[in-house]
Amino acid sequence: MLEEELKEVANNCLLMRTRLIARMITSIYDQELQTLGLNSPQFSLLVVISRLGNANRSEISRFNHQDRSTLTRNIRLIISEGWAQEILGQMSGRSRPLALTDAGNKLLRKAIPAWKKAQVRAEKVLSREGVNTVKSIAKNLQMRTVK
Amino acid sequence: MLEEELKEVANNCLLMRTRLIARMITSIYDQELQTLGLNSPQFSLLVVISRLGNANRSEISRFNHQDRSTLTRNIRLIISEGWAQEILGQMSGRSRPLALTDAGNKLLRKAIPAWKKAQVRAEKVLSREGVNTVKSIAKNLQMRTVK
DNA sequence: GACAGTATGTTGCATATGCAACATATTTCG
DNA sequence: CGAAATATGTTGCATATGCAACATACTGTC
Repeated sequence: MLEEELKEVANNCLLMRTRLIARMITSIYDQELQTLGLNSPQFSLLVVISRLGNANRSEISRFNHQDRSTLTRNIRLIISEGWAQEILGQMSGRSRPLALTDAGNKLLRKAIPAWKKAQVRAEKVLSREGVNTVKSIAKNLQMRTVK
Repeated sequence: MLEEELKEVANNCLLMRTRLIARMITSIYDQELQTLGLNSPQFSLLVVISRLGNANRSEISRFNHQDRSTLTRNIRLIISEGWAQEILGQMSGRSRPLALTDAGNKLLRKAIPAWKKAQVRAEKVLSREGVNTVKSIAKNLQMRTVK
């Protein structure tokens, strides 16, 4: 019966639930980062640029499961804010490796206390079990695609 | 030491991980829904309008943990596609309750097979444990805010 | 009944996201 | 070598998302 199927969707849909959780968690980090003039996606991007080390846009897009064009634009903002730059010495082909600037590094370090506050709040929302599960799922996702 | 702290952020950040998972899952449902001319957020909204029954924008925004203005715009699209409408009889104050049109109901039912395919794929990505955890977290989140 | 507080909805602004199509550079192979 | 396949990056287009500020309507409370 179709009415039953609609109920099944509403009661079990993993799309609605994962997106709900992501919005909720994003808003927590947004709140804590607000005073730094940094939002959640921007903070995440700084972390990835820092940890991946001289990665280009394509590599970051694979790591993050994002479209390349999204990275083109988000990184444009990060560069225009002076938080990252292209490493001129290491370009090959069309690839343009990225690294944080001093200002970017400084901002990232300055943001760590806010991140910690947000992280604690997020852990409460997800519960101990949720934290472990989220980490384990993310680990699998990144294993599949990052060289 | 600060270098250590950066590593801790990269290795544990729940913001990056929940957003990564949401993007991944969203792309799965987007793929399966594509032929229906419907994307993931739009499908989710149809489901919510259907299940909440005559809810207004504010109520939906609370249920979904979204900004009211987001609902103003997303619902504008849903209405312009002819999938939902405002229930004229039940307005009070500024509140304008919503319901699916026949076309919206028809589309939603037609989308169920695609949803099922996507749901199976999502279950594989999240694993049995992940599915249960996601459902349990979402349940808690919605308990906190819905009347 | 008037005024403050609260609830609903919208608009302006900025950013985030993905797809399709394209430009460009490299690599592969016959 | 040269054409085809592959990789990187960008642009146009459409949608999603949230904040701040505003308009509007209801709800007390005195």
